[in-house]
Amino acid sequence: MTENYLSELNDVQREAVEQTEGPVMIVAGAGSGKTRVLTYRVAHLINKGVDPFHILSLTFTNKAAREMRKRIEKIAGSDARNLWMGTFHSIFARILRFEAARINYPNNFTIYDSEDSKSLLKTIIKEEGLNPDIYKAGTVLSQISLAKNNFITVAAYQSSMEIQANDIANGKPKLGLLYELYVKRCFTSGAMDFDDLLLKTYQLFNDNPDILNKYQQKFKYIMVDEYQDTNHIQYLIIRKLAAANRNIAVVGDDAQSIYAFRGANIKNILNFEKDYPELKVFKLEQNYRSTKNIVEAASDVIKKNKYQINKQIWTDNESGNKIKVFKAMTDNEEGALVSQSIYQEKMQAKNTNSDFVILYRTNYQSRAFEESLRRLNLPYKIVGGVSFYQRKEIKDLLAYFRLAINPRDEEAFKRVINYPARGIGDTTVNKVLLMSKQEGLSLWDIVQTPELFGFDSRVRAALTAWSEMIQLFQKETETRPAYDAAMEIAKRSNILKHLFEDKTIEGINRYENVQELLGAVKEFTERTDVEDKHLGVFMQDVALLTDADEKDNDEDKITLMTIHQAKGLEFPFVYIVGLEENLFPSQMSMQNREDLEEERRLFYVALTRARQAVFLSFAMQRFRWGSMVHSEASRFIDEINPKFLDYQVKTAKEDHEPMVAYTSPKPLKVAPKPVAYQPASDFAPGDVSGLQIDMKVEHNRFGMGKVVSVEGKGEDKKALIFFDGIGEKQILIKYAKMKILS
DNA sequence: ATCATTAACCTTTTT
DNA sequence: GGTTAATGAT
Repeated sequence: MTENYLSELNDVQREAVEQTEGPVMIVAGAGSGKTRVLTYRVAHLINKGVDPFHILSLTFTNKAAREMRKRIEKIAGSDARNLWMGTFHSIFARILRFEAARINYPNNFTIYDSEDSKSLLKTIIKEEGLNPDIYKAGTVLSQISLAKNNFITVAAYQSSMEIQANDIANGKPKLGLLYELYVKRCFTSGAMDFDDLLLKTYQLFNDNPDILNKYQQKFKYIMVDEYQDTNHIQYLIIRKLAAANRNIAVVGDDAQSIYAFRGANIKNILNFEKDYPELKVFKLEQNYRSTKNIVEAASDVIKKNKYQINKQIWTDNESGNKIKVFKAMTDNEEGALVSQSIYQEKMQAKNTNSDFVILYRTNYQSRAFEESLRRLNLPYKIVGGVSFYQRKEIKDLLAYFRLAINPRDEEAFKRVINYPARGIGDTTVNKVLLMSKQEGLSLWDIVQTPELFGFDSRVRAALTAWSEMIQLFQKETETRPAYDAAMEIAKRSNILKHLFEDKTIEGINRYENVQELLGAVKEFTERTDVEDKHLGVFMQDVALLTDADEKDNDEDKITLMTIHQAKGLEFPFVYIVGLEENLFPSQMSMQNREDLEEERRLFYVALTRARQAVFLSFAMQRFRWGSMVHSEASRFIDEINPKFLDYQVKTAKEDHEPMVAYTSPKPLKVAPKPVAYQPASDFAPGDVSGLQIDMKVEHNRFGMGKVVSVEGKGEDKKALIFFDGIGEKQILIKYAKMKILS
């Protein structure tokens, strides 16, 4: 146990740690040692004799919770394991499962991710015969989400004249109905979406004073990190939980609020002062992370914002270098400039790859950097994009797991009722959907007794076989350890065999990913710190995992990610790229002041990730929506005093030859995308009308190949070609971009 | 019912 | 430009 941890803190930090009683607000500027204060504060509570079971600490990501728990354990010992620490969603999912009976839900309820929610809405919109161009599933979902996060129930939504008038004015009078149907369908499916985890927790506490009292007694001390990013319903829940003991500490920085688009409410900070007049406020204003130049440039930027809490961030660190600004002609040149700069910085000062991060506004920008980094043999990893658990093949197998746990799960049902194909087609599924709607039963209920609903005998047999299989899976899941059940499901459902038979590169990847998932289940089954090793327990958290939570294998790589994902992290060298009007700030944000200020805070977050040096870049032209678009430098660059900037004039040398051979190690979690073939720059498709067996060809995407067979005539002439490293491909000669080599 | 071809969407950020 | 969902042919 570290005895003198208090001596590692400055005066304000220590006061914030020692003020354990009563309401506390810690305004923590970027790099001001916020995490240290939080962890020490919890450790301090434990050392003072508070039972960890009585401490609730809410974080923004599961990863942050894991890391904080580890640090606390170092100071306060293994008792830290008993802390209630996690995201709002994961903690409240846990409580909801425990208290499920009180809200008429099964405790094994499914958690729908956004894809499930969208798919359900699509089904409902279709069933109601509404125009899907007016009622887009994604838009409707965000409307419903907004309502839930502001504690507007279906009844409240439908009876509000204001909302109704607004919906009619927007040409979407049926939104209230869709909201109602969506909620009902989730209920019959035994499912909750992300927002329900918050909304239903609040309702649970609101409607059941005994339960509220129980959790108020349980959570004697409450702490909330990233408070600036909480929304209204989260605020309501915290206020209720803290009402009895009033030991509530929130930590945040209004200047780093970047999730207003998702309903985060900056007013929560102002409300906080009103709710707790005895509030003690601590301002952490000393930055320990960045150089003077960076701190001052960042404050140049943020002071352009109108709405903020008054504070003065300063640092004792040295001045450091000026911020280099790269101007590129195209997005590809931007990639080359940035990669070459990283290469130089790395060589000059013996920095490691993991000292560097490239931050962008949108995920699609990663492409140019991937290519140029590959060219220089610089290893990199991309955080974000499609998460492992979002992949199709993973979701398919998970759908079987979900059904084994909760067979009423409509989205899982629709996903795999006919995958792998077993003769239950769209017609049958639509009929089941219709029946379920007419009878108010779940899809599963219908399939249980197909004879009551007039299916003909062949379909009936298929449905019965299917439902018997799921029942078997249910039994397996209840009686056997997670891995055994999972393996049995993967085999019996035919998923494994089906994927194994696909020998294309993508198919092999899919098979490997599924094996990876089974490996994760195995790992879970072998854990010593969990008692209940049933598949249901493994599945409880899966829907709440995100890409940011995936284990980082500490390989030495350059990181590429969006600025949002960089929140809370720090790197010695930070490249902020794509600083162009309409991209950063995003074109969606230019309409009103609030949105633009959020973009500016985002830029502030990006700048303050850096310890040693910041680099900015922009391109005059960029590929967007399939064509070149002209762009101009972002206003954000102009908002930094030029005395902190160092404009670079050089252009990128194309085709920089790699100096060291580098072979990418196989990533642990996510299989690599098949690398597209890059034809020589002078590649031009030739005349292939005379294509014959055994000829060698070069294809613009598949590379070198040999013709296996040719069939058909004229327009329909097709060739079967074996491509190196890819395998056989059926090519329609009319469309193919390739040439004959010999 | 299944495969192959075409149309549509995308590009704001995510628990 | 690239992927995925919807449509049409066998």
